[in-house]
Amino acid sequence: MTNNLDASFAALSDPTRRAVIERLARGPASVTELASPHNIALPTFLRHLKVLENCGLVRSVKKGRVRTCHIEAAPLMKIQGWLEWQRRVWEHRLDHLATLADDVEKKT
Amino acid sequence: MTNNLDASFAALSDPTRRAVIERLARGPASVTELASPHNIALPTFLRHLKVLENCGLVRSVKKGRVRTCHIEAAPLMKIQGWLEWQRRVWEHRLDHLATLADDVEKKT
DNA sequence: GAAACACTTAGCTGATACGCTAAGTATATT
DNA sequence: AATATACTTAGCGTATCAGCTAAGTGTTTC
Repeated sequence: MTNNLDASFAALSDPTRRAVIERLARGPASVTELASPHNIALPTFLRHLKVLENCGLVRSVKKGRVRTCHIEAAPLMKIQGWLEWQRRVWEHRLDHLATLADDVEKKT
Repeated sequence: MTNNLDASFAALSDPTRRAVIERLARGPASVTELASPHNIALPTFLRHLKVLENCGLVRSVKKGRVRTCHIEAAPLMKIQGWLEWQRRVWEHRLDHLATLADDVEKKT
């Protein structure tokens, strides 16, 4: 469980893995249940799931022979935080440019 | 320019590329300027830049021998949109509401 | 015109990613 | 006990990625 931006962004760059997150956002599910909409072999799917677990986006508990997975919000919020930060920096820059433009206008 | 979630998430999964975005959020810069803080060969850095351009996160114009790069907000907003969607779904889960109901019940 | 500068292309390397099949383990179910 | 279910591990093949060096192109400076 690394729980850093690198791993989280990488995990979400795959459509299958995003689909899993979209599904788990609605509630917990078993591995087979999660895999069923995807046309890939189970071992392949399981590795996607492991990628999601390794970056902390998904947690799971095994009870009997069924592993139940659920989403973990923290890494998503971390990504949101980074994006928000960039947006603010970017917007601040626009404000600054606007201010400069105003200054220029006033001086003319 | 694919401008899809796959490519954008993948682009942002690399720390060098995120650093470029962080720098460009503050304003345009040349290739050499962008590369200078990073301890990697220029061709290697240039490929990172190409990845960012290919997913639409960065645009650039060449004037004389200098290529000036600037950030493009749209792909970032697309990612924010997806995250926001997941957050909303997650917050409206039935079992989450049930948990809230339990909490309320316990408090009364 | 020569030299410096700012990329740019080509091509090599080792590591990682995503797909598969085959076979194994541990729990239910009958 | 035998079978079915639900993963799980091992291992293979192709493709892509991130790093490098060497060499090339086009522009500006001296």
